Amino acid sequence: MKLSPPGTKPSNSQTPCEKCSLLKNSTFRKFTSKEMGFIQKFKTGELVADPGTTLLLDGTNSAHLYTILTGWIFRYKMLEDGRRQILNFGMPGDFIGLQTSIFNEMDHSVETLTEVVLCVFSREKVWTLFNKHPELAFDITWLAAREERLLDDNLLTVGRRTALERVAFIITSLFHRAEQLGMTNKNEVYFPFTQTHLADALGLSQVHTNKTIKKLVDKRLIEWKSSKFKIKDRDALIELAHYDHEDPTPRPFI
Amino acid sequence: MKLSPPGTKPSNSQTPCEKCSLLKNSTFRKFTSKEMGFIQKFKTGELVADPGTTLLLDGTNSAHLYTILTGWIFRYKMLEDGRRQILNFGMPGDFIGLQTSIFNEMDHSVETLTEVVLCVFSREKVWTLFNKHPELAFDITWLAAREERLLDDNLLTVGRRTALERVAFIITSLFHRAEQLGMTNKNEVYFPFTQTHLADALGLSQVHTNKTIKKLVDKRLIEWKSSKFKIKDRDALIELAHYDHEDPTPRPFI
DNA sequence: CGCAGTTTTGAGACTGATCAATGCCTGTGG
DNA sequence: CCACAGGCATTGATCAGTCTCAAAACTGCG
Repeated sequence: MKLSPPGTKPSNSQTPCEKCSLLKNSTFRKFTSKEMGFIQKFKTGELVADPGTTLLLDGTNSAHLYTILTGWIFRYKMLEDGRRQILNFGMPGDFIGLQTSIFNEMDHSVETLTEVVLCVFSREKVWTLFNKHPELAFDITWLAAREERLLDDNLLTVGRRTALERVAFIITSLFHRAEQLGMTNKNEVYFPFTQTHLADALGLSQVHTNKTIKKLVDKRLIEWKSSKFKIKDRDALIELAHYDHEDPTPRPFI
Repeated sequence: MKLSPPGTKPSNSQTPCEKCSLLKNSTFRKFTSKEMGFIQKFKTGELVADPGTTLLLDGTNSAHLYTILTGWIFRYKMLEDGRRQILNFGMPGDFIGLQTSIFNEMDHSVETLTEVVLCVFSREKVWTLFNKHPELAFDITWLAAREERLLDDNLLTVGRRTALERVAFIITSLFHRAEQLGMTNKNEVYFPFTQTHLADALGLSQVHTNKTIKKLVDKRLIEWKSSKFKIKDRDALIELAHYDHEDPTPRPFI
């Protein structure tokens, strides 16, 4: 029997896939019953992880792949001397660990920000998925291509936007993603990361990130009090960030 | 009959896939004859593009996908005011335009650096590929995951490395990629980009990029005279760049 | 109540940006 | 075969955005 990674434990509620909470969200596409049947077999269980748990570690491999059912995670890489770059944040519906199933080894790490509930899949069955369910294989490719898009955006941000634009951009895009998942309330969300996380995602220092956020607060574009984030002037943020928003077409998940 | 994009023309030599020059390179995986047969049908022709040609344009879609047979390209995004971020460079074997086939619209552009010979595929047949050739579908996902890895590296570079480390890193990794493709001669390659391209890939200004390259030359780690690039002290570069090189396992291409 | 982790603020240092020439190739036409 | 143009590369001087260091003020939690 497999041990769960430290900081995690198998969930005792093993929701059947037809009852999956993600299905209630209209941004996600629906499954045929044949697909559903396969995914149910593909799924090996559920896992609950505490905040701050390392789900996947750079340089190692994992027998499992995950879909986030609940909570926030982030992907990151580090330099030997401790400098950290956060590559992207992950939320419900996001797929984690494609790398292990393709290259056998991670080249980045994944850590939880909140308590996270994960749907666990067996890496071994990925091949069956490609073999027997081309639509699902296409979905996995879709998810990989989407991640690539998000990375392209992040790279443009870190490489070419000013500090103020960077903060405006990341804040707006994270809010936007959360909104599509129905995690917002009016113009408010719960942002579970620290300013240090933001700084590491933006290629800035924590101090300068703090001062930059303050500028946005002073301009009355946002409010942010202990994890409670509020967008006050979305249009101004979008313009400031040069945010190029996509229309939320229904998206797949596994 | 379809027009070719400006700056390109159909090649008159339509190499059959079994004769594909990429097959001669041992870094690429081999195909079964069944796969080869499908790819031959998937391929709709060859295209030759001049240097500086825009192959794919942000915001548009394309009926075609490409594999680079010969030459160099780069992917980039721009901000309205002209700031440009180069996301990655592409070389023989790299697959271009996955985005169009998945999202119907590019969110970045692709431009050639050299004269480029492309293998052209029809976007419409992608679905057939997933449906009938799971191994090839897996290969496409492999390629997408690899691009994601390269982006992860670039993001770490731009976000957290110093100017000197950045230049050392990009130079080393491009050399490494070219070397695996057999495009190097001893420790020399032909680098077809300008310092402005490098700067835009690294999130630096052209002037500072120039001064930084000079430091590497002064330290006798590299030589670089009119496109002819030579690595003089690879180990020192690897250490300076914190370059984490992967072992070149055989890779797929389409 | 007190700790530990965050956030906030200020001062000074420094990396990298900008501006502005100048120099250097390479290809072209006379 | 030389002169010239245009694109790049190189260099110096100055400027500014961001970093580092350091300390103080919060906040949530045991």
